[in-house]
Amino acid sequence: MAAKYVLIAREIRRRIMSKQYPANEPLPDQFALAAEFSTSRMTIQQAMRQLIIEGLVYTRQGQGTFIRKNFHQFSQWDLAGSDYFGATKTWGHKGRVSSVVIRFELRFPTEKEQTSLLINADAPVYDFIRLRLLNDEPMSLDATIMPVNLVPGLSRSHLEGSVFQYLQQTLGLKMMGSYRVVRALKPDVLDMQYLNCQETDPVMEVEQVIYLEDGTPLEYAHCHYRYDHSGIVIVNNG
Amino acid sequence: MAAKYVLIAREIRRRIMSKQYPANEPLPDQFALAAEFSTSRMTIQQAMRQLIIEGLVYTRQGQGTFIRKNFHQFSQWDLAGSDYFGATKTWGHKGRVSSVVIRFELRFPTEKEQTSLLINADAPVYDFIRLRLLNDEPMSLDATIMPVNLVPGLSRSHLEGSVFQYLQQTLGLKMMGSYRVVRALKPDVLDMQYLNCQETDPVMEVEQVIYLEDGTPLEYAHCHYRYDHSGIVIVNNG
DNA sequence: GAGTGGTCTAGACCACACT
DNA sequence: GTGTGGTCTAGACCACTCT
Repeated sequence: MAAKYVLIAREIRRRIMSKQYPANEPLPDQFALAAEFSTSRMTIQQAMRQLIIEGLVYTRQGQGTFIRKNFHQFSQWDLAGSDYFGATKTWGHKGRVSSVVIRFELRFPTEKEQTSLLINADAPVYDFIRLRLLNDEPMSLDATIMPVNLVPGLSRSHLEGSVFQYLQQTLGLKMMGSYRVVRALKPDVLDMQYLNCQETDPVMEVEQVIYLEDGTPLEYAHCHYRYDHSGIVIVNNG
Repeated sequence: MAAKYVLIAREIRRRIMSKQYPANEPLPDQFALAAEFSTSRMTIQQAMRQLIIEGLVYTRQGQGTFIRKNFHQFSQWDLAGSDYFGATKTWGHKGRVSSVVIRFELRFPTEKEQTSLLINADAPVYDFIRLRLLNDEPMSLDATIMPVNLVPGLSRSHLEGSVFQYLQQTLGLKMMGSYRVVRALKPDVLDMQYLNCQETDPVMEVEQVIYLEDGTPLEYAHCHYRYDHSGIVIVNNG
């Protein structure tokens, strides 16, 4: 049973989507909504907080709550499969995703990896590189580092399938969030070989650390995307 | 006078930063904090919500509130001057920023610009391009479209200074947020000319719409950054 | 069972915008 | 002044974790 504020947010979202609320008028005020849903105003506000974060509405003190004029422009973007987080969305065409394992090794971490994963120099890590294909077209090349002690028994076959699924379903690990830096780069040798890049084709690099529920860094990765296959969407509410 | 929950968040932030709270233990529980600050638990929770969004702490039901193990890694990134928004930060070396106006024209909007800015085909727009320098080194090339009716009296001298300052201080406009897409691109002719790019140097493009307080789109821009001068940081809390 | 955060209530007063 | 959202109270019960 979801919390009441989640149900209320869902209902208000549905009404906005189905244009049950006029786009150019403020929503009913919080007192009216509290009465309608037989709840307190605090609960209505918690529902509104959620809709604000989603970019669906915004509030103005003394004026009311308004529907964002072009929220529908946001919804044209799709969540990619491996992208389990909220505020940012990766943009890709739909299709079937598969993986080819380019490298799968065990070694000790570099200094940068030690500080990013908060581990010691003698804590072994997996080091693997995967080419990710969308409908058999190369899409991204992901170089990932994971501490062995967090992910016992990782095998090549897991890499060919979904690592995320193995982590979640078999090991019961839960992700908390991520920290990412996005930049443009010249393609390196691997990019040219596997992503079919020319010298002049840039790659988009996402350097990311993904954290578990308890704040432990789980993976440190550099993901390279073909410049013509993806973008990253960032929505920001003042 | 700031709200009480803001003051409490500030004090707890200060304590975490100064290591007054041990990094490996949970914070005092919400009941204790409510007692200490002579307030209700709801107010403590509102303060915590703020610290969670900042990436400083996280909570676990039944366990407590914990300091994120590497929040200090986040704080190494600086907010750029024109980046008035919260969750994403642009990364740049510090220094003096100046602008050179490459183009400054008036015209009617394209279809893409009409839908992005929610204006009609006969609503004139400013179309200007500026080269932005950091310590006299080219950093970014920004192509901006703004509806004339929102920004009366924009002049070349404003472009050489801070457009943002003119909007805020003279016209009293307030920003609400932004919507951005980040991607890597091959440099175009202007990029090569002004950013000193070679054919093989990629650019990072940020396509963005910035909104006013009331949801009106204010500007639609394509900003090109030298690939070796910047990245974009995204923090995400599940 | 004890301790923790998550949700919820039924009010109250404040800050701000409109008229 | 009236109406709106923003904040705050002093409790209550629920869900979850740990022992």
